[in-house]
Formats: sequence, C-alpha cells, structure tokens
Amino acid sequence: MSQITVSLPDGSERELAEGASAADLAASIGPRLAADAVVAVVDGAERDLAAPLADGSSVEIVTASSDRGLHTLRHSTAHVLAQAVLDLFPGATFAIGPPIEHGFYYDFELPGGGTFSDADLERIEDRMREIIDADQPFRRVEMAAEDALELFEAHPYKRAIIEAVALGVGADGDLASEASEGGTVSCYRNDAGGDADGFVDLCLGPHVPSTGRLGHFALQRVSGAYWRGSERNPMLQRIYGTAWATRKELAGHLHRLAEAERRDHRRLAAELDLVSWPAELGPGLAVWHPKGALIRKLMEDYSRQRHADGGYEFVFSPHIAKSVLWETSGHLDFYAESMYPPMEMDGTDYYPKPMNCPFHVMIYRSSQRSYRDLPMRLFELGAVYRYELSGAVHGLLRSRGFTQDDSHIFCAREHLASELASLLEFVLSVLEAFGFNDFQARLSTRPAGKYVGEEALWNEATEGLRAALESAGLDYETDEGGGAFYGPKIDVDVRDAIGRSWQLSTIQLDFNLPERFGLEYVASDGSRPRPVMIHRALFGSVERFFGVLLEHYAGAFPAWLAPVQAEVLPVAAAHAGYAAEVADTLRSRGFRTEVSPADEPLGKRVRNAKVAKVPYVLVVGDDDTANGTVGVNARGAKGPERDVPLEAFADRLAQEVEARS
RNA sequence: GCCCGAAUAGCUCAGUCGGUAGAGCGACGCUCUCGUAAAGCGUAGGUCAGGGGUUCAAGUCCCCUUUCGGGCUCCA
Repeated sequence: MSQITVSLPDGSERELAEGASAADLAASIGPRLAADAVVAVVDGAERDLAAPLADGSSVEIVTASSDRGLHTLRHSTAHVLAQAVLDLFPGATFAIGPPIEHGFYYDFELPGGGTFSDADLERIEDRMREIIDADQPFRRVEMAAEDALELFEAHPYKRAIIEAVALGVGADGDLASEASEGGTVSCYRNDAGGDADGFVDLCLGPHVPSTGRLGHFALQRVSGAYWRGSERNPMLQRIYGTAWATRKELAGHLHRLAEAERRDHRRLAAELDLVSWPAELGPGLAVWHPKGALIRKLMEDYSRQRHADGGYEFVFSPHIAKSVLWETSGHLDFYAESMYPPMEMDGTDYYPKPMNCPFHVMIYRSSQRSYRDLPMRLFELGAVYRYELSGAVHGLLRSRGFTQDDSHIFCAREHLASELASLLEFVLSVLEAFGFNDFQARLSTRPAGKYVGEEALWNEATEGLRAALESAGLDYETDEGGGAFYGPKIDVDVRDAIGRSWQLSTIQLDFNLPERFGLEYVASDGSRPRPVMIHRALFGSVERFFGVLLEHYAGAFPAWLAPVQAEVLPVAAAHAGYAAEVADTLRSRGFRTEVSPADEPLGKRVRNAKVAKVPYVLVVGDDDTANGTVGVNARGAKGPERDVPLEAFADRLAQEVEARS
C-alpha cells in the first residue's frame, strides 16, 4: 500500500497510509489529541478532520482550546440549533447561523410570522442536547448549485444564498465577487440514525466530526434581525447562544455576564443616586443628580486643567446655527440623517449642532492667521444633539444629547508629525489618570473609493499617525481603507476592569473642512497655505465616559472622584460634637465629608456607607474623643483600624487623592 | 425607525379563573444612644405608564400612544 507524507507545524513529517485523514493523523500522534481535535488546517485552509489528506500537505490539528477550534465548535453548535428548531417547528425555515464572539446565532422564520418564547428556548435546548447525545456525524457533501436549489426548495433564504454564492445572481457585488468556481456548493448532513431523515444544511464548513463533541453551550435570548441586516428585508427571528470547550469556561462566561449586569451603569446610577432618565424628557435624555453631577464636574475640572497645561485655549459656541453653516460644512449633505430637524425662525432654518467643528472653524477664520499662531488648539466641552434611532439609545452610552470634550487643532503641514505624536501621548496620559492602562489602537487609512485631499498629504498624515503609535509603544492594528473620506485617523480603545473593550478616544485628520471653509494662514514666505485640521475627542462623550467609568469601577469611584470621601459616624449621640470637629477638620483640608448622626444603630450606618461605596468610614467614640483619633474602615479592607490620629488619616487621604489611585 | 418583550408604592417585586391593591426595603414619626454591613413600634405613600374599547365588573382581555429592555449581515 502506498504512503503519503505530511508535515506538522513543528516541521516534523509523518507517513500515513494513502487516503488517511487528519483524524487518522491525530490518532497517530496520540489518543488525547484525537479526542480533542475538532478541525484541521491543511495548507492554510480549514478542513474537516475526516477529509482525506494529499501527499506533501502541511497539516495542523486544531483543538477547541484555540480560537480557531472554538470558532468551529460554535459554528457546529449553531448547526445543531437549526436542526433542533426545524425538528420542533414544522414549516420553519432557516437563514444563516455563524459563530460570533463568545457564541453563535441562527436566524429563522416561523410560519405565519410566529415568534419564539422563552419556553421555546428551553424546548429547543433540550432537543439540542438529545442531538448531541446521539453523537451524529457531520458529513460534508458537495453538489451542483442546481441540485442544492432543489434540495432547499422549501427554504427561500438558503436558495438566495446559493444563488448569490454559487451563481452570482441577485446579490450585491461583494457576494458575487466571491462566488465559488464551478457553481458547486457544500452542504453538511448529519444522519439521525434509524429511518429518520436526518438534517442537512447549506454550509461552507468545516464542522466538528460529530455532534458528540459539543455540549457546553446555553441558549441566551431571542430577538429580531433583518435578513441581510437591511430594514427593507423581512424580519427574522434570531436565537443567540454561547458555547465553550469546557464546562468551566461556560460557567466562567456566564459569571462574567452576571458581573457585567451587576456593573450596569443604569442600575448603579439609580442605586447611587447619580443620574436618571425621566420618561417626560424622551429617549436618550438624562438629568444629573447632585452626586452624579459632582463626579462629572470633577472629571471635567481635571480635563480642563490638563488641557490648560497642554497648551489648549478654551472656547464656547452656541447650540444652534443657521442652515448655511451646515451647508458649507457639508453636514447637511452627509450627516443630515443623524441631525435633529431644524426649527424655523424669522424665515431661516436653525439646526441644533451635532458637532462642534464648524464653530471652531469660525473662530479660526475670525481673523487672519499667521504661521506664528499655529498650532492653534481650541478646546470646548460642547453639548451636541444627535438624532439616534430610538431603538439604539442606551443609558449614557448612547444618548441623543451629550457633551463632547472636543478639540480642533489647526496646524501647519510640516508640524503635523510632531503634533500627532504629542497629541497621542496627551490622550493616553489623561486616560491613565482615570484608571485605564490597557489600550488597543486602530489606524484607519485612505478609503479605496472617494476621498478628498491630495495623496501625498494623506500619506504624510498616515505616516505621522503611525509614527505616533510606534513612539507611544501602543499595540495597534491597521484598518486599510477604513478611514473617512476626509482623512485618516487613530481610534483608541481601552479595556476595563472586567476585560471589556470600549472605544473612547479618536484623533482624526480632516482635509475637508479647511477646504470647504477656505482656511489659510500666512506662512513665513508670505504664501497662504491651508492649515491641516485635527479633530480630537478624548473621553469622546463626557456622559458616555462617565458611564464607562461607572461600570469600570463598579460604582466604587476612587477617592479623588468619590462624591463623599469620608463619612464620620459618632458611636453615640454623646460623640456628635467630636464627629463634627473631625468633619470640620477634614473639610478645611478640602475633603468631601459627611456626618451620619447616631439615631440609627452603628452597624446600620456602617452598612449604609458601604452600600453607598464611600471610600472611608470613620467611626468615632469615647477613645477617639479623648485622644483625637478616628477608627478607619476603608472600602475593600478586611477590617477596621482603630486609634488612627486624625492628622495621619487626613495625610493619607490627601496622598491618595493626589495620586488619583 | 423596525421586530420581540416589559411597565403595579421612591426601589425590588407578588397579585390565581376578570370580582374593587399587597410584601420587603426606603421615606416619615416616636422609642432606643449603640465601637464597625440591616434595632423596635407606628404612619404616610397607588388615576396599576397614559388614552380608548369589550364587560354587570378590567391591574388582569383587545386597540392606540409613551417610556424602558434585548436585537437589527464579523457572506452558507
């Protein structure tokens, strides 16, 4: 019998019988690998383990412990979901079911526009477990598109996919361009055993060898989703699930979800009396209560101080402007859908501003500028209004009115590189002060299609951004062609305390507005070049940043931001005088301090302060009154400290506030 | 905007088959004066989101509106 030779990722080679599969290869390496393998990568392409190997190929066996393997596992679980739904709901049809981050989904359409209920999810999950217990093999079948169209006769969405993918019919350019050669498609069939028909799905694959490899999954929720994401198309019923390689990983994920819910800024905002969303205001519009407003003010004060130190000049601009401004800026051309409708006054339309930039351009243009004036860094905490879809608003994270910490920097082309480098450094250093130190950046470059500005300027700016990223030592990925038509940009994401990523800051070049508004400056040689404009938002939205911080800290703001830094609890009414003295001393040193009088039991008052997440609870009784000390119960500490001299505590708090820790 | 779901006291929620509204916490009052995460007793608090309809009777069933929640292509 002839042999084939395949190579492994470590460079070693193995001989196998002709016709051997990746599964055979895994078995030849070890029983453990054979059991854990879910898919193979053959010459760089993912393949089913059962696919025969060609002589000379390089093969990697992938287990569910890798991202690639997990991807396949989730994909196969989605497939089982579809099988269960088609079993349980006669007349149901199915569309697509890809793996996604943490899990998978599958889109269905039920006869008569039916919907899934939570009880249905349980039934479906039970059926999925039966299918998994049956350990049905996934078998790949390739067939002509015409045959597939017949096979999926009752499933119009599958037919649409076949037509788009294999025949290039009725699809947009992207799909048609990737049509597979020869008009064939692949399907996966898993046999139910006995005389049952089994289940077949149109699928590129690959899949795990059999359903028995699956099992650590949970169905999560059902929602509506448009076919191909377009609101012009029918609304399908989407079922979301999560799937993992091990029971422990599944449990960990469910725990993280519970943790995220515990940190939900809308819940914490209510519990800590920070912000509310009265129904009378409308979607996406919040009011700030005294404690929330205090924290916000501290954030804004710090931001202003840093900007002052960083060479920015503060400006203000109105909330509305005549339509002519937005016509000149181009917003009415390309951004009108996100703008509030105009109000008509004295025969002219006025629009609430969705951005501050045109106003800052007006300030630049208010007098002739010289190269000596550049870079001109204008900063405003400017409230903007955007008409977000009512279904998209979400607490402080997506609202219809918010405050941008918006800078516009006008600089000469030759100073671009150094300005970008210092800008990025500035952004990162402010974010670090708020407790973020895990950053991820994205560089978006010139789009392939329509763009403004000369290519040389694009290249210069893009390289300037790249150099800034390199010198900051930041991890970044490049989104080739992902930039806006008016300039390249850097987006900075931060990772929060529970590993979630938030896009916050952006540094965006703009070659468009200076052109539209005819900006120029007088250079040293008397020529009049255009300045380059840089948009820079750091928090992005003050409100959203506050929401992210609230979730990051789970409501336990560090001392420098805590609305109450120390709460003084007299043990009994007799200590009220000393408690007041302690509070006065702390206030005179600039600390935010409250006294909780002894008309409730001490334990209850300690609890109240803990629930309010006050950094320091100070208990004062007889000993303290006699000795000028306090009992210090720090947030997060194991137990209270006794007999701490008041001055020593005040110094410690001062240090902590100073360090913003 | 669109799909599904939800809305009962300040908060969290119960309310059966359609039969006239409940609890805990919080608030307020009185008592207790206490050394580290919930003292005792009492009182107030509701147009059951708003509007319309069905019914002898609606928190409960139907319709509309408002707000909230989840979701709305990382091509099979």
